[in-house]
Amino acid sequence: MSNFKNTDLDQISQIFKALSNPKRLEIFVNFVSCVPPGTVETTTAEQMAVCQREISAEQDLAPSTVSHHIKELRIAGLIHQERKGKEILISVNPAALETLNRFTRHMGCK
Amino acid sequence: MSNFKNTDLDQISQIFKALSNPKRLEIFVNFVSCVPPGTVETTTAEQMAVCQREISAEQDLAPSTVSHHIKELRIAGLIHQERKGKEILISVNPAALETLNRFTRHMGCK
DNA sequence: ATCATTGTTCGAATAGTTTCGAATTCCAAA
DNA sequence: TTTGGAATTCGAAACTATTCGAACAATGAT
Repeated sequence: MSNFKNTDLDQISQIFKALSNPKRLEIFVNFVSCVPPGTVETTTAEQMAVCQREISAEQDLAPSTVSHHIKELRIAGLIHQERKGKEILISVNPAALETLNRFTRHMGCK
Repeated sequence: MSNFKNTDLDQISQIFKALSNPKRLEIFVNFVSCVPPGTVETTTAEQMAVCQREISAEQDLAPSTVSHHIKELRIAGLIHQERKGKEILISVNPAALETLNRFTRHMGCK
């Protein structure tokens, strides 16, 4: 018997699905590592501007594919996107990280 | 730039893939919650015997489907299976939980 | 106004997932 | 040793994901 409701598990499995693709996981990890440790809540999108063309080159993926992966991360609630001029600024959603943390802590094993 | 090697990310994304299906996630969470908190390392498979027929009934899935999901969890390294008579005993792999924990902690956000 | 840059959307090809039922294997008990 | 319960494997159907290139949209610079 678990402490989780089905809606919780559905949300968590959505997060896991978003991170289940190695390319997408790497993209996300790179977003997170743009942020100084412990400051996700206060870091603005402008402070972590990322050019999708660069990701495209680094990951060896077509721009349209990168766009697709980033959309998946957004749909799962892991990131937020906002336009700033030509570029799209991305910020990590602290609530999603907190959900991940809660789940992992609940899995115990300290 | 992240602290993770590509092999780490591949392993982590495999774990996430295994947990990205709501039914499979629920099956795994139920395995974990069979174990008294903080004792995954010392709990034996015998202490957490689970009948797949029961899971099949609870989750409203065909036995063959449950078998498939459990195999996916095993391939991702999340659980271990061993035969004991007619039944298959399952134990949670502490190393996989530790990998999850390390990743989540690395994602920071307190 | 046109252009170059940046990112999105669309349609299509290919590959992988989920699920089932039927057939099969594995083991213990009769 | 045959039976019966438990789990796996197989083949098939329906669905979902990954990736691309081409066409499109939005923006700032020329």
